[in-house]
Amino acid sequence: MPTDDATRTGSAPMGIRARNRAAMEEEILEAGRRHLARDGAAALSLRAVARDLGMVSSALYRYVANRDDLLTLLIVAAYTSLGDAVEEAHGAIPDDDLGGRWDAIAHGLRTWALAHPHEYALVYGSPVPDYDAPSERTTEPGTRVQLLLVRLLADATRSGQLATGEDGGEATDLAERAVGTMVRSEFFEGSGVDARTLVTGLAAWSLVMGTLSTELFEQLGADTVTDKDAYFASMVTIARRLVLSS
Amino acid sequence: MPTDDATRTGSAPMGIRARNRAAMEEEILEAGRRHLARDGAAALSLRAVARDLGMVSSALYRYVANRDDLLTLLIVAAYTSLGDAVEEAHGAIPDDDLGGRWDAIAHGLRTWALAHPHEYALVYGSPVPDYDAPSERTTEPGTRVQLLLVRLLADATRSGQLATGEDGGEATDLAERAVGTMVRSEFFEGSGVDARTLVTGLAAWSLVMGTLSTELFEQLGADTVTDKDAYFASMVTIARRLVLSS
DNA sequence: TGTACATCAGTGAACGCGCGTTCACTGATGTAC
DNA sequence: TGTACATCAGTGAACGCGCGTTCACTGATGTAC
Repeated sequence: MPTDDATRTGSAPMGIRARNRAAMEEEILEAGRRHLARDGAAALSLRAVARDLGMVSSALYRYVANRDDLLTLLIVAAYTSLGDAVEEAHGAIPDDDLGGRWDAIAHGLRTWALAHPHEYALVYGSPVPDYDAPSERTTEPGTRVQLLLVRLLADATRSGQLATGEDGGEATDLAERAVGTMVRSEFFEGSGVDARTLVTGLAAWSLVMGTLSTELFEQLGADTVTDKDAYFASMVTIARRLVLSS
Repeated sequence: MPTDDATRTGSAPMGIRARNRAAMEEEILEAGRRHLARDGAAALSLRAVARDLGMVSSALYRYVANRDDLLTLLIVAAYTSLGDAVEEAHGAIPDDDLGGRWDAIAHGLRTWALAHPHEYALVYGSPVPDYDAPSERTTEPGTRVQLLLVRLLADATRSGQLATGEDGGEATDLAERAVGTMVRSEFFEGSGVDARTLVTGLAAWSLVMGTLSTELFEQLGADTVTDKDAYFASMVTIARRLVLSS
């Protein structure tokens, strides 16, 4: 039986303790996810997770500093899972099919959200009371989807496939005031995306997010929308036309 | 000192007990609102409200069946307060200024939401765990704003001020599948609003709601949007153009 | 290869807390005659 | 107008619950010599 890579190349060889610890951390995350899925974030408790794992609650403190720390872990995991899912859907579309990329991102988001409603609520719903996400841990995983959108906007700008809005200067002024600083930040450096385009892109994104939140948080009266898939598809189409000409 | 109307016209004269009871119910609602504002719905507890009122927790059961009942009361109060605020803003605009009416509704919603963030979260945010709103009590107050929007769509249809979408039949088919049944329900009876228009109106509304949720639930990176008023105004304008030609 | 010591994972009891809800009760307000 | 009884608001004690977190501990795994 060959020793695995970690044992050979890691700075410290990975003994059985280290492997157990890694496995345990995985199990804690999974148990946390299960509880999130069943009861939602507010009901998430260290004791419940410990029970699930068949251990005493104090034992969890070997792996997790406190309840908030567990929440942070779960938030990062949710963002990561969402980012993976959306990036995969997006990656299946040819680079030059901008409309297809938009649809893939939006529908990828919904598919993931329907499969993980409480995780969606955790990251995009109302804030958990008495909890402040440490931005140094959540910002990076939390912006992966947005990054795809910005790249899409940049590609559309470059290839001249932006939708043409025929309105006057008022909207441009507002856009400049709203996100002018951002558009000139290093994040957008050289992307060619202007304030007007960014605002339109954010509008399209807000449209999709608003639609999805309404569906997931059950504000759609049972009799309002008969075909939710068609409804979401309509919204994605309308949002796409806001941004892209194709 | 004249007796008040209630004493004269009510089926039962309003004695001091009945007046005390009404005043007490008001106080309970206010205390509940204060707690909601400070700590959010998940932290709302009968005991805390009772403490606020300087009474023992069991005394609350004279006025409220249980915790869920208090929540329902607060939800209805929130919808009512929101409905009043938006209707007032909307009412200040001349009937034939459709664009103005749209802006008034959207900005009225935001003004109210910024003033009552936890109440906004209560009705439009992630659902409160283990609580099911009794729809027979919440539906009517919860649809007042939507009613304004439908009337706006109907007026725009009637006066030919709908934005013209130049796309083919695909979007119309999707819209018909999504909300066709609804558009033919008694609620829309004779309004002249078709599925395509309704879906576009819902898109505009989702855009506004998505924008507002993002702002209130603090998903806007601190450095993303420099001027939130301008940002929201941009979004409202984009949404308006989706629906109205004027 | 064997032994002495250090590290670590997990236990079990305990702390103090706040919660929703029930129940028997007291005293004040209202009602019938 | 006065008295007897019914209704109602609020009290205070108690129930059983689950929570986060601390702490001294045992026994197994790993490390140094």
